[in-house]
Amino acid sequence: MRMSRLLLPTERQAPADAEALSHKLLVRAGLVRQLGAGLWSWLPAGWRAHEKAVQIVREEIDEIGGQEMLMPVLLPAELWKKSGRYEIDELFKLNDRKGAEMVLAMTHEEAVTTHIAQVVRSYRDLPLILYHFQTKERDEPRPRAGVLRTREFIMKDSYSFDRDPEGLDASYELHRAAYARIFDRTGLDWYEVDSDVGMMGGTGAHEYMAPCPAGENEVALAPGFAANVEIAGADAQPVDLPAPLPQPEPVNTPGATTIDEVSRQLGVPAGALLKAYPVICDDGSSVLVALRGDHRVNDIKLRNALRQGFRPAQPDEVARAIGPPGYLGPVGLGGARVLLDAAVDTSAGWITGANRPDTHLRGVQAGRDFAFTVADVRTVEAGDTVNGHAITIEPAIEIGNIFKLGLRYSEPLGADYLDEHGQQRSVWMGSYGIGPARIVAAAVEQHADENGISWPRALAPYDLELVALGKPDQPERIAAEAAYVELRAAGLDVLFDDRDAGPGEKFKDAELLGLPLRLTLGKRSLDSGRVEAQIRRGLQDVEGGLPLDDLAQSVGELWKTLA
RNA sequence: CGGGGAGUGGCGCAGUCUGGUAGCGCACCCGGCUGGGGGCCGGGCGGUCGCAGGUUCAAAUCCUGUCUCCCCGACCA
Repeated sequence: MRMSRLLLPTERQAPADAEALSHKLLVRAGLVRQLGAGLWSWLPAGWRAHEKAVQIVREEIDEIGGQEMLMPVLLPAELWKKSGRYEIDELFKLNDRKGAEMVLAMTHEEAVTTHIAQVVRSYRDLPLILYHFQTKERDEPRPRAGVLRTREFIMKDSYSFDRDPEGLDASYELHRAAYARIFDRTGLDWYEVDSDVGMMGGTGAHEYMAPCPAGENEVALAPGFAANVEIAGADAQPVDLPAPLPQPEPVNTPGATTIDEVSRQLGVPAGALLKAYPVICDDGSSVLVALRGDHRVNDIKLRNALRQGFRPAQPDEVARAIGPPGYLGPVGLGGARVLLDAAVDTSAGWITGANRPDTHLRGVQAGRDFAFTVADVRTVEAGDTVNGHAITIEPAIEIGNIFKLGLRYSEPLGADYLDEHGQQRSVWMGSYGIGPARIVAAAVEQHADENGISWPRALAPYDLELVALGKPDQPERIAAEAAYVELRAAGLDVLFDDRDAGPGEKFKDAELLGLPLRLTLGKRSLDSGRVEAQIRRGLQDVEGGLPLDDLAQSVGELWKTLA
């Protein structure tokens, strides 16, 4: 491609409101442009990178037997009412000219399952893996960080359909293997983590994470361990605790309504206190969650432990049912049950709220002084351990996920089949997503330097940039034209900077765009019979350059060695 | 949804407090010079100051309303 003809609007300065590195660089390099909150166009060069990611995904999903198809974005609302997902706030809802209710697909479980329900009759029709690349629409409460979280994006979503749970396991493992190959091929630093199944329901899920500062997810890591902090469990860091007193002993703590204040007044570490977090469950019951004063409740783990949704109790509800906010404790509760976090040592003597103003209790022992059930509901923190190894927590972008859906959609949408005994059974489903745009953004985040983007070879919009120096019509420009023809004939995707611009501008733009290899052909090169070559990653000059004679071959060989 | 910030030419900004009819850098166009790291000189084009209403002789500037965008949090199927 001739750069003089390419729509590549580079900018010296990033948009003032850009925060994330990938946001700044993708805009500056002329790869994407914004049209509204969470609404982005991919300009020609950016789209090439996106489609590189798409093609890698396509090849690997085909390889496990996936069959590519295409389903519409605009769907009848009926399907979503059947599946019970019509009320989701993020779902765009609209009416057609006849007034019929429609939705814009935020994912395609309803659509694909409806087809399967119509088409699959027999166990002989299974298993199946179907997929497509299709636009998803989500009315996000807060789009952010350029293309990292948008309201409209393309997703590869595949769906597996099996006769039984064992079949689902097999399809799931096929996808795990394909995903590993996909992300390896993209050149990203990535890992697979255990994840929450979320409101998708189902029995198992993994997420694929690309670590980078702009990531929205937090991942807990230790040797042999990786989990989204949403569900991560780990051994808490120890705290020195006294033995229980013969019976709980009131202590005066005037005005001490926070952990910090109690800890300060009594001269004990926050971890020696039991924090009380009152919640009201969806079924109307109230639960007092008790955990170490230095720990935080993890809402997702708590929801999973309660097996239902919940909300924090309002202060007036608390005051009415339990005691004054700030002085809550598990001893002497009326109706509420106590859920004790698993990190609380039940042999120790704790300091808890007394459910009376300005008073705490000392020496409280779980079990003796109050009844409880146990669950792991706290948020892990850096320094906690897994198998004796301290964990670290780092931000990451979710670039893919896989879910075992089970019967979540097949039952409401009627996807069933007759087994070999003539028995009607529901189809076991899995769903598997990948966001190519996030792969692209993650690659930018992970590999950029102060000069710009540094594409992994697999995602670069073009294989290399050929920079022609000198005035138009001078011999070095003519030689550059010949090199352009030769390199293309050898099958390389060449971006040819044939613009009438100064060398500095061309070099800066080349570094900003970040193709893996830059060839420079100027008067010097022509005189020496060699072309200068620089590898973008690390801006490494190739010693002595490459011979102008048979340039395509040496470029091709060098190309194979690049990351 | 809660909190914070911002809308002035393609990008980045000043001007707003203290009202007087819009300016700077880059980019862009023309001419010339330069030609290995965003070069130099000269001449130009381009803006309903987000939108609506109000106050005023006069509004980018003051008042009211409204829309949009960004950041933090909540949320994220």
